[in-house]
Amino acid sequence: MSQKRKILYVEDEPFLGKIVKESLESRGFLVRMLTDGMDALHEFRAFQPDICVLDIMLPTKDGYTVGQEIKADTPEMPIIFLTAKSQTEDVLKGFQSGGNDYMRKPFSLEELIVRIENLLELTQSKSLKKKENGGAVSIGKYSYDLIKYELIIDDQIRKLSHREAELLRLFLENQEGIVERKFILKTLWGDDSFFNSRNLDVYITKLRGYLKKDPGIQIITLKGVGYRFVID
Amino acid sequence: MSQKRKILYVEDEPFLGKIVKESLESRGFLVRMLTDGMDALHEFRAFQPDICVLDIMLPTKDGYTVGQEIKADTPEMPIIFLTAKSQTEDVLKGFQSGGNDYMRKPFSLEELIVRIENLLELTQSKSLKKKENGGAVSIGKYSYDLIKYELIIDDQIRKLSHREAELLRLFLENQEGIVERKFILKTLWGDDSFFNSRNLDVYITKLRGYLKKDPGIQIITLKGVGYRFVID
DNA sequence: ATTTTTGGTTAAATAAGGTTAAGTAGAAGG
DNA sequence: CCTTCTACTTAACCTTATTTAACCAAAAAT
Repeated sequence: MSQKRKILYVEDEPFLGKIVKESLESRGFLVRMLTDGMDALHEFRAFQPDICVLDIMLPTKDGYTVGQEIKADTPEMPIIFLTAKSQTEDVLKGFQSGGNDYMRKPFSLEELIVRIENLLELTQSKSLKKKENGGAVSIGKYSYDLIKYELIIDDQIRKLSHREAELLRLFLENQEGIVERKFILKTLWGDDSFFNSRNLDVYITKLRGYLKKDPGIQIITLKGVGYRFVID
Repeated sequence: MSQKRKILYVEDEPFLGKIVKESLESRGFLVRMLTDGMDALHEFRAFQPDICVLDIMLPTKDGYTVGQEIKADTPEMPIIFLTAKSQTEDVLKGFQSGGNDYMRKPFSLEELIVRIENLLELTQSKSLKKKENGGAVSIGKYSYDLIKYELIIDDQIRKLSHREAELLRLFLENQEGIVERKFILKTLWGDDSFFNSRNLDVYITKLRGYLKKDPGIQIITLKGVGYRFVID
């Protein structure tokens, strides 16, 4: 898949924000920009970015806090902090808050881009493994063919339906991370009406059933929020 | 793993080198320092470090070249460049040469250390991280998995709900510190209305119940202010 | 000292989701 | 055109998490 890499960018200075957004886009990234940290976590879950670039000084909720929330949600998510604060303590706080890089303003756009590429490179290499051997992924003790929708364990093959496969793929793309109910409903059913919502419950039960031969695989419910797919 | 992490450090300024080496060692790293890039590759192979810190300006062979050689040998090896050159092109060249971070002199020792830790964290293979403790922290006599929301004591596992887990995480992030009631309410419930406030009381009682097997763990009420989470 | 506020505790009510089974629509095959 | 199969949807009933409520205890405030 040659899909664009997605960047969640939170920046309250509209002028700077526009420039940065545009030059990232000109480099082939898909950028979602927010000017406020308040709804960042929700946008993060809905947008499913590959990397986050966060300004520290934000109107209602500061970048450190946003970073912490994102890391609590999806620990492997790479985060770059961007700020005018240049004291060492600020940098340390950035890393403590789960940041993986910290750039001082004013920064060079080129440098930001190579640092983004570098971080993506460092973090992607692990999770990219799945797309290698002809669509086959390992899920705990299972092996799963992303193209043929075949879930295999102990020479037993179960063919998944399209819906089941779509749901499983969402979880695989977001291992260890929170997948919001709303996001699943919008992605798979187009809207989040009551009936579709109950529908999702049914498919969750199905997947749990298919995957129960490996107790290390869990679909954890976060009531009112969504699910978390975990493999020991 | 209780073995020391190894750093290969190439620096031609002896004075600076000594200071950096000593403070890295005081942080538990095993440091091999070279003053010349000439035999760096050979030393790299012999020493088998976990990370390399390279100065750019070296007498016979510059840091970029050393970095390239090391990457050619071991592509996943994390490399930090360290230099007085602060032009954007120099930084870009550093990343092009296979660097994963680039620090401008003069730099803060603390910052160097957190950047080293960060890179080691990022490059450690996922499978290895899992076996260590993957998302688990210790809370007094308990062990707690921040991702699976599992609180474990004496082989007894208690799965926390999302709300319970969020509240506990707030306390863990602010150990010894005061967590304001208002802050908790705003973070977990979005606002601090009367009903949500009573709700929080209920969850505090729950957490206290779950954690009472270790009397050293206390959630101390600061009436009118908030709570303080302490572990003896 | 007693009234008011704030939080602790327990239980009941409600909402969210889990499970199972029955219903429905569309494709495949006759 | 009608059956049959299948994936998907709707429905019914059950379980659990979260919210609301009621009643208490301990500080603060009067």
